Amino acid sequence: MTPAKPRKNPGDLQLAILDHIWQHREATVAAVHRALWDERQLAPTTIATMLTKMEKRGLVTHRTEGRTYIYRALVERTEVCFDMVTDVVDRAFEGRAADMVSMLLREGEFDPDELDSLRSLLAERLAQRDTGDTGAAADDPEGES
Amino acid sequence: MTPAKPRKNPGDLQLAILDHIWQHREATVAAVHRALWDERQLAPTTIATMLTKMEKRGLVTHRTEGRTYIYRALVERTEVCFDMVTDVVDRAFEGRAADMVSMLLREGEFDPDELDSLRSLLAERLAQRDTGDTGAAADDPEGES
DNA sequence: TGATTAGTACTACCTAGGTAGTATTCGACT
DNA sequence: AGTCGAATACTACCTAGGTAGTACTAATCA
Repeated sequence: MTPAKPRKNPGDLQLAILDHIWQHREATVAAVHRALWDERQLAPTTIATMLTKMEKRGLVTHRTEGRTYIYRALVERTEVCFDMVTDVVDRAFEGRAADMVSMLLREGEFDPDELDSLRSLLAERLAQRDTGDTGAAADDPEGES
Repeated sequence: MTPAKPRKNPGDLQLAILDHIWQHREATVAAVHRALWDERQLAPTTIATMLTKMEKRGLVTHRTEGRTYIYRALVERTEVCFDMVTDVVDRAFEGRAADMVSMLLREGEFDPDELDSLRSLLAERLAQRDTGDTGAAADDPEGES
């Protein structure tokens, strides 16, 4: 059969690199290398190679300053995180986000204050449901007419 | 550096195969092949090869009946799903399950009744928090004499 | 009994992430 | 100007998922 749909989600190292770039808006190979040194002792070329692959993949881009590449993300953190979550929801819960939240709520670890904020959030969703408000047009009070 | 920790999570095809086995408790290559035919037209050998790899990986095992292998899962669905979720929580949310639930609650799709049951679940967690009950010893009312 | 068929084994590729060595080049410093 | 170091390019492997062809074997059926 066909070569299986291209998995969009970045791997571990890619995520770690993106994480640094997201935090600093821009980063050089050397900077990423230094930043990741405590976690994993990688050769600088490993970072460079991976950044090249990530650029080919559309995750980052770069500009040149002298002969140094300065990388910048082309994807946003929330976007990538959401994609990863969506992927698991689709693959492990048949697309039912509620099922995943259920599992998390049942088996996950939560601080008391985290539970509180989740309650607020859920209350918001429930309020939207009860008023028929989707929240999508919240900044457009006079939508129709 | 070292060859990067072995990712435990099964791939797409592996999940699809496991799904069938979970549903039927046991399955032959032919059965899985037929079951997946509508979704993806794969050669029977593809299923067989993958099942062999999955067995090597400890996801399934088999017994022999005649010359036919009858596969059985060695991992449970909830276990695998939980691992997949945990993986994303760790990788994308620094281990904070609440952050992922927040994102889901904010951006996910939920049916009204799903929201209700989530509310109940959250209420349970909140109740446990307020009574100091972990839920682990719920069937042992007289815990500390 | 011989041919067909069903089933597994073996082998072979491809892709993508991950890891790193070697080569080349450009800029800076002495 | 010549050397040294930093930075990228190129190449090479390894692993794992995914996909499938070919070979071998055993059961069944005419």
